[in-house]
Amino acid sequence: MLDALGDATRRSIFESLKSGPRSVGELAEGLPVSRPAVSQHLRVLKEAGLVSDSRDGTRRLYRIEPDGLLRVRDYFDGFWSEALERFREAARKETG
Amino acid sequence: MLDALGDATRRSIFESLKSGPRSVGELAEGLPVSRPAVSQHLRVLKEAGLVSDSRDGTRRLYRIEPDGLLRVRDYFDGFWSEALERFREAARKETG
DNA sequence: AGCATACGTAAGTTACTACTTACGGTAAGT
DNA sequence: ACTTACCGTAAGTAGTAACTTACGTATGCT
Repeated sequence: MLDALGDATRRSIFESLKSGPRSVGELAEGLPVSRPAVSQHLRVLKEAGLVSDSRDGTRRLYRIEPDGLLRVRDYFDGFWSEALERFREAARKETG
Repeated sequence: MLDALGDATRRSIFESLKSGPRSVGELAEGLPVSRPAVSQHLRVLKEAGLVSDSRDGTRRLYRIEPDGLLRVRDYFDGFWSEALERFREAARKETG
């Protein structure tokens, strides 16, 4: 899941979808890579559960999958909770 | 920053640090890679601002950098806020 | 001073992955 | 039915990055 967001181009695509559903062509327009490349990135994002797609005539709309995004957020929230706790422990030991 | 967490081995290291500071050798013990490999990963994490280090005799302790972790969490929090808003908009249009 | 421990760095190799072009397939328009 | 638009997939390539071994360095102990 984080592997999918480890690529800069894929993050750009993902961020573009933040403002709403987009077609593959639209996504490819704002990027310095070819349309097939965008398709491949979208597949990775889809397999990671971060986006979903639906037909719209000849086009194909991609949108952010809320469940996937929530899972990522929860992952880091858990990290944050635990790390913050350790951080406070350390601070408490220092100050006495 | 997310590039740094895009690697599975690096995520393992980062997760190991969740429970507190660890030396390079300790981190390498629980991983299927060599100790120098761990050092290289730690450098990437450090340059990303996700960990910090300090001397401890001949050893070197690495710990999670709260600021970096907070930045990652905020990034996804912003994503979540905006995506959730779009999601509600879409739901409102559907249901009427 | 000499040795051991713990670690970072350099150099080189291998594997992966992001990319391109070419092709095939589906839906809408005329 | 033919054409056009839009997209996914296949195949091949180039660049990168993760890894190993070998080596150099700093700290602590005797």
